[in-house]
Amino acid sequence: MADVAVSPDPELVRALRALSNPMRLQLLLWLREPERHFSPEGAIADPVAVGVCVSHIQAKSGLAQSTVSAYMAELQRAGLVHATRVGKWTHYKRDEQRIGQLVDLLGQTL
Amino acid sequence: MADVAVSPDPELVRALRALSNPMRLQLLLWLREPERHFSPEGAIADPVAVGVCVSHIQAKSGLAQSTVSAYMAELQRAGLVHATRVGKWTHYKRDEQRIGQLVDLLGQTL
DNA sequence: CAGGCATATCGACATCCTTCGAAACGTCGG
DNA sequence: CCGACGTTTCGAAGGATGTCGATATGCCTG
Repeated sequence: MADVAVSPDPELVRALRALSNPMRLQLLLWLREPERHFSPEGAIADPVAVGVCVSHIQAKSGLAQSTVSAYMAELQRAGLVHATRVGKWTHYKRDEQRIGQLVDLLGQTL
Repeated sequence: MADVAVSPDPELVRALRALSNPMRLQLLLWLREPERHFSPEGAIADPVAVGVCVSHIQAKSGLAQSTVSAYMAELQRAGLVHATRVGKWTHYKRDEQRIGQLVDLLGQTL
């Protein structure tokens, strides 16, 4: 009687997992308007075009630097952001297309 | 520099948390078409109108009865389902309106 | 009201998550 | 090539989650 297979899309589950942590969700939300949430002081690249570097996110969040690194990596594994390395700085930027797809998928699936 | 307040809607986070478990998500998905996933054999009430009782969900999922009970309670706390007791049977049914709202909210928030 | 069935709650245990500090890695300026 | 700085990876501690079996609670039937 018990269905063994089926189980929902693992991609969707991974995204939901990534978003289910309040701080991780917050990080993604801050990245929605980088110019609004991160001062352009010392920005090595255009925040809107390239993204925001880990140290700025770290300063804003107050988390340990290693934690921010791990959280951003998890958001990336979930496909919600992508990283661009510029010199020694890693810049994270939202993947709007993928985020939109995932919201659509959730809307259809749920 | 670190924003102390703001933090995203706790309602949304609770829903995301509830959905981030594959089995819990699966339970919610089965409830989308109760007549398709649960045989009407021994149904004490109309599955579409009233919902599906815990024992049927338990049989289908293969989880322990206590686990199903706890998971459904968590989905309810997240506002995704609501419970109706009919005699000794608790029937769970999706709250489609609330689910829709949450998807919208996620779409707007994200 | 006693027994039985559906459900909920409790207690336990292993695993995973959150978060940190420390150490390793990579890259740039001298 | 050395040192400084940004980032990632590692290791650890404490708490939360997943899941179970056992026990408690609620409700119907005889």
